[in-house]
Amino acid sequence: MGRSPCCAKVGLNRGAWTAQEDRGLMDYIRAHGEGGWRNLPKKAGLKRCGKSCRLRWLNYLRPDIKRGNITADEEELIIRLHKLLGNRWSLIAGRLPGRTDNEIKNYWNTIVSKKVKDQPKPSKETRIMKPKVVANSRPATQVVRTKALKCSRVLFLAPPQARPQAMQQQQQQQQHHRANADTTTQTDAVPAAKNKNADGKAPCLAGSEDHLATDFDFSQMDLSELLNSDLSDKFRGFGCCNYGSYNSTSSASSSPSTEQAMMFSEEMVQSWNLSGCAHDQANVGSNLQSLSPFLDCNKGEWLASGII
DNA sequence: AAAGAATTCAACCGCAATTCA
DNA sequence: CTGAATTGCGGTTGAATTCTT
Repeated sequence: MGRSPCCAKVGLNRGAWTAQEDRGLMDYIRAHGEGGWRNLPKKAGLKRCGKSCRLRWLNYLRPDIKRGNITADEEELIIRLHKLLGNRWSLIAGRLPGRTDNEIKNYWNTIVSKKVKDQPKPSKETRIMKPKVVANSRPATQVVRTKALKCSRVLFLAPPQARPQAMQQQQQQQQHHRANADTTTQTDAVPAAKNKNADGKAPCLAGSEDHLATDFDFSQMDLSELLNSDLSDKFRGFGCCNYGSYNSTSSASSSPSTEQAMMFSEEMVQSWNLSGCAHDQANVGSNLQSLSPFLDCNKGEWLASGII
């Protein structure tokens, strides 16, 4: 049994595309626009699978594709983004106008990874000092998962030492809540109690907006709710987040996609770290590098914690 | 010049996420 | 709400090209 194939492969062309096929595909898309890949080949008179048409268009025929070698600047950006995002090629490609995920993936696998491998290991003296990892954070070696994960919620946590009062309050609240769990219903939790974890558990922390404003300590906010709220202003007050740059690089959507969520995380991290909270390295690259120990992704949630 | 090795990159594949009926 | 259809993504393959001997 198993999943049925995306199309009947019998009688379809495979392998390299001919100029005639390219023309047919381009003409059709110019006339009817992108999408409907499954039925496109039949309508366009192509003996190709829809998936193959989509790939050909996205990676080769699109008019906005940039041809030519990857520049040194682009390479530097790819390396930096890869350090931050791992093998999320489409995300990386999104930051390189005109470049495709396939191109960047190939470039990485052939050129960059080789360069990185061939680089001599830095000596103790020249090795970049990473910031001290806060308590409860993951080991520094486990930085960013290479496999893209669903990311629908964002979790911020200030390091424990930065919020002793809030910690106490939360612990008391949690104890109180546990004690009353069987008989009472929680009504004062903000963000709304509807914000449950993917596994159905209620948020482990709760707080009012005042609490957020004073302590920068909240959790389990639904991303769409977060983006549409006025919390961005509160963040700006702390120099930690810049939704403006997020919005300018992402298409508007009421329900942020995984990609948008990831971009959000990236923007957040950049703005956060560049705001000079903890480090004074001169460039973005080393800032991101210094931040990497504080990034982790677990069970579809991003955890960003560090020195604020 | 020829053969084999190495490299490049377009295309394919399977799976997961998202959308639709 | 559910299952099917569709789309998108990252890993992998292999033909074409380039390099080395």
